[in-house]
This record gives sequence, structure tokens and C-alpha cells, in this order.
Amino acid sequence: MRLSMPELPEVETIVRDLCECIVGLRVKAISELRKGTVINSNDIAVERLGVVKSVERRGKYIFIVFDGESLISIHLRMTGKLIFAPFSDELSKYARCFIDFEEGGRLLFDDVRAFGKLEIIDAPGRQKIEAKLGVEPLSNSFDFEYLKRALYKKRTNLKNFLLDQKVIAGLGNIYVNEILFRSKLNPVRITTSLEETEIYILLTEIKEVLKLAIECNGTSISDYRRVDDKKGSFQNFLKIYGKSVCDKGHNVEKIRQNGRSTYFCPICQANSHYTR
DNA sequence: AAGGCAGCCTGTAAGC
DNA sequence: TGCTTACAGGCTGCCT
Repeated sequence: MRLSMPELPEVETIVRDLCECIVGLRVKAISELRKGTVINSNDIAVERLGVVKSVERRGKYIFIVFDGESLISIHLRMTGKLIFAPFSDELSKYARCFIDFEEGGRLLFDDVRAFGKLEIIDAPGRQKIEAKLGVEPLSNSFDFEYLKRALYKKRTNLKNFLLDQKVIAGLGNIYVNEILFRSKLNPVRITTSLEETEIYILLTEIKEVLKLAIECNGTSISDYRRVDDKKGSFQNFLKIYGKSVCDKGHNVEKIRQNGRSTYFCPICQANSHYTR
């Protein structure tokens, strides 16, 4: 299986790695190799971006923050990769754009499916992106009350609920499958059917799975790679995604919800009767 | 208003 | 063998 999906833990790992590579460097130029990859709708002058002050994550977005007023937002979507090369290497077939720094070094954005985007924005542009994002799941703001209120406000199934970036920012298909399995909750359950004990379990598992995955530097089942091309190791902890049997030996069922594959154990997660 | 879903894109794998 | 088709999925924008 070759999939890729940088979700919150993968993006967090990339951001941490990127901090080590590019903070303090001054942008010289941005080169677009495939039209549409770089968006600069405000025509912000690249040579005025200045020195990289920090690299931050919000949901699955990466923000490269400069000492000036502008910043770069990057979304890797499914197959996007950021590779920092101290020396200018040969460009791959799927190189979409790159940033060259005055001090030397090049940050390459490589993306097979060309869904990813790099956008040069200002502070209001960042606000516009963040306005569409829900809570950071590892922050203190994401607590029992937040989750309970959000669940009861919606009327959809648990799988779609957890994938909704406006509610919780950063979860993708793999981790949602894992979280629901570890919570022993059926993905087709309607959000309003959850009891308080179940909400507490769900909250705990969301945080636990993300923390563990970050400790593992993400999941590489996948062509996800870190900035230095190293792999993460969370795939060793996957219990349900892409599996044919669960850890109890039951057959795993695979269904589609809103066009996305859901893996679940109909025995361990046997509560699908709560669908209303 | 809010939820559902096609479309974007291309490599991989299965089926004939 | 080689062609066709399905699948992988985050997000936007359209439809209901």
C-alpha cells in the first residue's frame, strides 16, 4: 500500500524539522515549476519577505513567519513534501516550486498529485485561513465541554464529524479511524447519540493518539517523509487502518463514508444501533 | 443553514 | 501483454 496523508502529527514533525533548517535565513527567490502551485493574490514582493522568524502549525497548515508583515502558508494535502537541501540537488519530476535563501540552501516543495499549495499572504490572509479552522486538539481549549457541545450541535456520523476541520483542526482519515477504534465507537454512530462516558473516552483517545503519533514523528505507510527524508514510525502502532483483522482477530470491515474509506471492527466497535 | 458530494490529480493495482 | 477502471483523499465550491 502506498498512501500519503500528512495529518496533524506529520505536519507537526515537518514544522519542528523545518524550524531547525530555515529560521534565520533570508528569502532570495521563489521559483514556480508548475503553474498554480504558488499563489500570491496580493502581489506581495518576494524580495521583501525578509528573514524567517518562526515556522508554525495550525491544523494541517504550515506557516513560515517572517520578520516583516508577510508570511507563507503551505498545505501539503495528500502527497506534498518539503525537502530542505543545503546544496542544490537535482529536481525530481514532481518538484512544484522551491524557495532559495540568501545564505544558501533551498526548500523544495515536491508533490506528485499537485494538490498542495504554497501561498504568500499577509496577517489578514492568515486570519482568513484560521477562521475556517476549529480547535487545536492538543490545546487546553479542546476539553470535554467543547467536544460535548460540538457533538450535540451537529447531526452527522462520528467519522464525518471528526474529519470536519471547522470543528477540530488537523485530524485526517488515518487518525480518525484509529481514534474511533481505540474508543470502541462505531464510525456510523450519530454524534448526538453519544453518552458522557463515551465523549470522555473519545476526547482522551484523540489526545493520546496524536501525542503518540507525534512522538513517533508521524506515520509513514506512505510517501510521507520528513524534511530530511527520514520516516516516521507510527505505522507500527496502527491497529485498524488498512488492516484485515483487528488485534482480537476479528475481521475488519471496510466501508465508504462521504467518499472516504473507513476501517472498523464490527465486534469491538459494535454500537452502530445508536444511529439516531 | 448545514450536510453531502463532484472535482481536482496521478501513481498503483486489479481485472479482462 | 496492454489497456481500462477503480482507488487513494484534503479541501473548495456547488447543490439541495
